Amino acid sequence: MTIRLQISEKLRHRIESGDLQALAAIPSERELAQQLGVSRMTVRGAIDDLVNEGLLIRRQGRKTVVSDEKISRGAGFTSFSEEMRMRGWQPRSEVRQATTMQADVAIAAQLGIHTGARVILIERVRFADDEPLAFERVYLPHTRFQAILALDLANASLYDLLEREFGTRPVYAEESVEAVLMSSTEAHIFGLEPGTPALLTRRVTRDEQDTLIEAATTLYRGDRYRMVLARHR
Amino acid sequence: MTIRLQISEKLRHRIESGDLQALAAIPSERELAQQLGVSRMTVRGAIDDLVNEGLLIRRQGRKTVVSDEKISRGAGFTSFSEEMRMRGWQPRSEVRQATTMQADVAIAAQLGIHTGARVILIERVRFADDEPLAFERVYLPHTRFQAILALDLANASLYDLLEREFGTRPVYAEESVEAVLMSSTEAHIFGLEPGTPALLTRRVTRDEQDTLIEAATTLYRGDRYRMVLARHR
DNA sequence: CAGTGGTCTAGACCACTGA
DNA sequence: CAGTGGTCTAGACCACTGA
Repeated sequence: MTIRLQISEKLRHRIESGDLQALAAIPSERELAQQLGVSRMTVRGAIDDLVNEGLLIRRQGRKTVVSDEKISRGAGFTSFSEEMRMRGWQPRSEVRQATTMQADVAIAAQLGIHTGARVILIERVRFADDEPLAFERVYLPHTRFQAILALDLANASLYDLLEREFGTRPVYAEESVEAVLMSSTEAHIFGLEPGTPALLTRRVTRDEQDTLIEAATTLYRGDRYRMVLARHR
Repeated sequence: MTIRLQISEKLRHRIESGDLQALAAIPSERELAQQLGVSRMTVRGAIDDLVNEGLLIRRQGRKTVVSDEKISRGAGFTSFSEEMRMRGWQPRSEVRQATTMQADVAIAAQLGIHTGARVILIERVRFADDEPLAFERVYLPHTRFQAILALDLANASLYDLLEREFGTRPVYAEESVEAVLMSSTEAHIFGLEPGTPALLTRRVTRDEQDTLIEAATTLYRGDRYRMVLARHR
């Protein structure tokens, strides 16, 4: 845990707890550095992180201020569970399958392993406020994450589990998004008619060491779900 | 122009020109600092920027290396024209409408102007390699961008025009993406059947002063187009 | 082991803001 | 004008990699 992270977490906590209200000024960088007994550059680093998250607004010559905008996290990384909570919906899952299998050519290529190598497949129907919203299929390398099959996958965010149980944090993903029509099998999951439009996302996720940890596809029903993104620069 | 920017541009140029090939190592931070007569922290900053862009890969203990991945710009900001060129397709447009109208409640809310205020509407069919790929509807505030109606909209990127002719640069957008079925009017544009799946994006764009400059919807045919995103953290 | 990137320090001078 | 954030310096020690 770096000093920079400690400071940004401390500030984040003060903001999220309401100690620092929206548009309130935080202490100046020099003040914080002196109070905390660290160098100003270190304080700046911590503040950089919060500015990038959209929690703080910085302008030259003025004091740095707590942002009053809601969330612009769309661009970043959220698990299904997190995203639903941010939208004010209650997330829940139903596990349809959690098993070990052999990687076919496509999965192997995505995960950067050999064809035929063992992978974990987790299929879940994701609910928001008790309505089925998405069908998710996740592949994980077996060697590293084997133990996950013993855990409770219904009531947890997969990313939380990866972090808590395996100490790995997803930090980068490449994702594609396309519009498709549901097959009858897919439609059945949601209690809809075949031919209902759906968003199909394919995602490959990496951890801090840039190691591939997950390949996933998610099918969101088009009549209830809209993806939200923030794009910069 | 900061030293940091000068250094990152210099490195970016060496990479894009092929002077530094994929997976080739760049000089160490200490070497660069000495060569350029600057401090190592400044060099690190420049490298940070390129790492964030995905051009360089950095790992503790090893040399920093040029990335071999194609493009991961998806997360950022690209005009339709840019995006198509990056994918190796030739972009082209057909202007269906370019006119002035009064903002209805929805448009006014999106652009942050009064209902009934004048707005510019530009409707274009966007082609890739002579195949119609998307149908785009863009609203601009009339007061600021009136002169755009006199320009050639068929052969230009709108963002290029905004930058060249009005000195305004789109830097932030909020976008939503959903799956829909084409109406018969929409399908007709693409020569497809009604009910073909499509990606519908809605976007609101701001410039460096955080001023709203554009509200746009784009309908991409689902059978040919897949959106690509890079998500961080 | 030498060399690398990761983090941090204690300063400096600058441009900008608002009183 | 004092105070702020923006940039930069010239070091230091650390953890990690690969020979």
